[in-house]
Amino acid sequence: MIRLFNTYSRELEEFAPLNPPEVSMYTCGPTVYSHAHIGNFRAYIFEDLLQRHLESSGFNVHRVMNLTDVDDKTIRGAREAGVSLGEFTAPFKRAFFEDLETLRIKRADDFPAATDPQYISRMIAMISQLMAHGFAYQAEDKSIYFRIKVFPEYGKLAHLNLDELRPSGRVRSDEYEKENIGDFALWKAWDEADGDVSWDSPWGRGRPGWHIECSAMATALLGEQIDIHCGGVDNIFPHHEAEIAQTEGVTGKKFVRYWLHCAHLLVDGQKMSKSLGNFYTLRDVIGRGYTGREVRYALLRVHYRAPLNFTFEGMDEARQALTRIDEWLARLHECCATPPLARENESQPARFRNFFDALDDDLNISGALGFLFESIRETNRALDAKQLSADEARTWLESWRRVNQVLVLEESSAATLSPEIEILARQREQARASKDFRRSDELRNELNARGYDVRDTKDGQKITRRGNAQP
RNA sequence: GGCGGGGUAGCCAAGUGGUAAGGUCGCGGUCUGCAAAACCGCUAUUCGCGGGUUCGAUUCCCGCCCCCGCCUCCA
Repeated sequence: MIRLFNTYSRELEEFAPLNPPEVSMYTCGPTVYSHAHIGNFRAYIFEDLLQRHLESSGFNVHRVMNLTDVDDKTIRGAREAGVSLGEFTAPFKRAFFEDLETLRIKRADDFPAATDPQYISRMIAMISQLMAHGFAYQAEDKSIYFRIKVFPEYGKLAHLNLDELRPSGRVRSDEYEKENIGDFALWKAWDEADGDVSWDSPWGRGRPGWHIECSAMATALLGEQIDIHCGGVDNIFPHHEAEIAQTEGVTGKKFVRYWLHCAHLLVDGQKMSKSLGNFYTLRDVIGRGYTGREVRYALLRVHYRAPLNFTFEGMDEARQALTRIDEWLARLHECCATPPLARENESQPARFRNFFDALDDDLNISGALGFLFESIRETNRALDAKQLSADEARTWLESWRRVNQVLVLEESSAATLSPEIEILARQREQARASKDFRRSDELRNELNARGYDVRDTKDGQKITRRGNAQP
């Protein structure tokens, strides 16, 4: 039984999709005005973990992630770059997909973009219905706003008392045209700053508000009711609140059954911000010599509802922990390669049950990893004592494959050594054969300096590439 | 001010009404030509603070402190 914390109820709830084993899942994606930062990816990795765990539990997940390719920032960026909106966002979309690949995040089934004509027309259709039902109105500035006072549920997800809302500095001064300060834009009338970015609508030229795109794309691709909707905690209000109001205003049905929100990533204990100089894109971290799977581990290992403090010390810890897994797998593979010594036990005990049980409990990844590392120590102990049979090793590896389908942390391939490294390795073998330890140690230092670990075993030296090794 | 999420060893982090998983770092040991890896041992009498309930609380209740976030388009 999988239990998930639903933001709506603020309680752990047993997960039961509407039409099992199908699960519909909508995840708020990036705004493609720059490279996504590691805080964004923390959320996407959490969603990836959720999807993969659900799939490993027998569900078929249909996941949608939207790309916001029209908003104030993309329009401004395009104007400043002197290119069309599409030309401006295209490279960031491409980069985003590359980053997903780097982090081994499973691609969603659909990545709808807000500017896709079919979704623009769907947004317009939804807004028309909201207008017809009295949920929306056109203000003096020609923009269309959602009238929150006719939707009593508004504020329930965030548990906000709307009468007590404090105007913050982010309220635009020109919004006095709205009936209520909390009313949000469904359709923004064109203004000069928008340049040539506009679409025709029954209310005049303009562009969609941010919130409506998710309502339109989610219902288009997943239906009027979806099982899971994820995002960062900062999306709870107003974005997800607005999505509920718009969608339910149109359909009259409960929009989302489980709302899951990921806590923020902090950097050095503070919110990431460009002015503090602690703002990192994935590319920045990769540029410091870390691999995608190291970043994946670092962002994955903390429970999604707890704040995660990103540090490079944490990256090094991730590297070490992964090396431990790599070494363990290498030993198991080696153990399999040896012929069976005795009659093998035919029973294949299920391993890692506790790992999956922990994930069932609202994705308790820390607990799950704890069980994984306990298993690693136990098997290593048995390997040291030569008490692990080849068959048992195979069972562990098979069980690991299931675990790795969720974690996706296995080293992708045993990278072949470059000719240069190969030569150093051979020279060192020769030095050792002639007991020239001085030369042997020099060569080891040389290999270490190039990012390779050298170990001498009874079967000869073993050379492994560290995460930060130069290819 | 309102609404959330956190405060557990140097760092990261599980967890339970019955006496603290795991990772990482550090130290000692086994192994090794020396290392490395692996294993063994050590490293929180204590879980933000103060009360209360209880035979017993880190875990439940009350109050307080600190950190982070949201409060109208930031994952």
